[in-house]
Amino acid sequence: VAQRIPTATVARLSRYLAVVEGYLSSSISSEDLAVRAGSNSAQVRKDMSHLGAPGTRGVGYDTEKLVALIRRALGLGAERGVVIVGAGNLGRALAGYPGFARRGFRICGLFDISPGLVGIDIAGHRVHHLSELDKVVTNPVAAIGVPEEAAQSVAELLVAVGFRSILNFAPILVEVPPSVEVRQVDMAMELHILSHRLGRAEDELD
Amino acid sequence: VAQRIPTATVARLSRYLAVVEGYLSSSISSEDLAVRAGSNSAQVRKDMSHLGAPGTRGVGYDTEKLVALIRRALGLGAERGVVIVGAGNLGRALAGYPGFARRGFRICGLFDISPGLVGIDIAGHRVHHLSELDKVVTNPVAAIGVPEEAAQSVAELLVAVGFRSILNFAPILVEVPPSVEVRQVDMAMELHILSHRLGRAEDELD
DNA sequence: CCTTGTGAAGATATTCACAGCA
DNA sequence: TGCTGTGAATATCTTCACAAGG
Repeated sequence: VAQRIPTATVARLSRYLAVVEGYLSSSISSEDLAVRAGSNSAQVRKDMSHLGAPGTRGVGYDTEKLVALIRRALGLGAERGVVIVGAGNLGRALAGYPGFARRGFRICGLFDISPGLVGIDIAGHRVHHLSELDKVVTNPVAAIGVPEEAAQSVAELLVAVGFRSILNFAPILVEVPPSVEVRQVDMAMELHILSHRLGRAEDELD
Repeated sequence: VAQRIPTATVARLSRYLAVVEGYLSSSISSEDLAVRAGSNSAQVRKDMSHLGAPGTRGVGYDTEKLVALIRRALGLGAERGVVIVGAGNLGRALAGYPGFARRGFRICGLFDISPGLVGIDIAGHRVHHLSELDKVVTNPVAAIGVPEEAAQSVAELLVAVGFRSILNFAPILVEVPPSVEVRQVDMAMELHILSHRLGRAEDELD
């Protein structure tokens, strides 16, 4: 009975997947999974109920089935392609991310416009010129790792050639049609949140 | 009446700050701010009420006061230091992030252990050996940009020398005492969320 | 008028607590 | 007995709608 899965659950599924794939036994209890994923058992069970995962009372969840179910819920039928735009430090860091394959992704394109970068190899992938972006075939997710000034035009190009999912690391809000999903990863925002809490701790005077 | 500010609000304050600092007029309406920050006016007004920001009916919020209030709420009294551990691609990308100063942060240390990296300059900052981590003085936030295998021990070192706020880019859950705040930035998780939505869109058959 | 400030309503998310099944 | 599955209780977050103020 796989219905709509709450986004909060989807975010946790990602972590569950990593835990379960690295788990040795053939079944795992909600408590065990929770501890390893930094959650709690009630939460895990609720999430599993959204997944429609079949647990065995007194035992736990079958790890193999769980992996398959989570992968399916995460849209990782076979493997999901990732295109990286920008071959500077950020693009390299992304391309060099070791967990791609393990977590269900495959780099299917690395693009830049700088003549000094096009043609070189990074982490085993040739950098192509951005003008060849439309050659990408599967239905991939794109990661934008270019400087702020270029991010909006890169986003527009991505949309123009058919991308519907964009992960933006540039610290600006890119505008895209509503049919395109964008997720923003903003280091400054994360730092601000931490700083806010530090500030509250420093006060101690509520 | 500055009480506890909801975390969801804090996250948005970060974006509001960027908008308001780049705003030319001396006051800004909730609607205007909302559009620029990718939110909506009701949300903005609720957030402002948590901030205790004094708006003027018929006009909007005084931009100058707003900047000061948001900065204070984000714990950016003067400037908040950031220490970056790891001088590989990720660390370089972090160090090269152009918006640091503009968004209230200052790099106050860049560390690694690799002999090939210690001593070189990155984005105008000398890389120091990790053993000198305890020389850092202010009350900074630390960003972990080292490979997965090293992340846990770096986190422990950070805690040992007194850090209480950590932004972890390594794709593992680091364990720290409850008094230390950790935020996790996990690219795989973001990709999973996007992939999940793509999967649902691909189905069309609910 | 235009826009704030906010109580109330609605939507989401988390936690509790316990019945039910291997 | 041990652990799942889940309704009910709670907490958190967002949106609505409108009174009140410049």
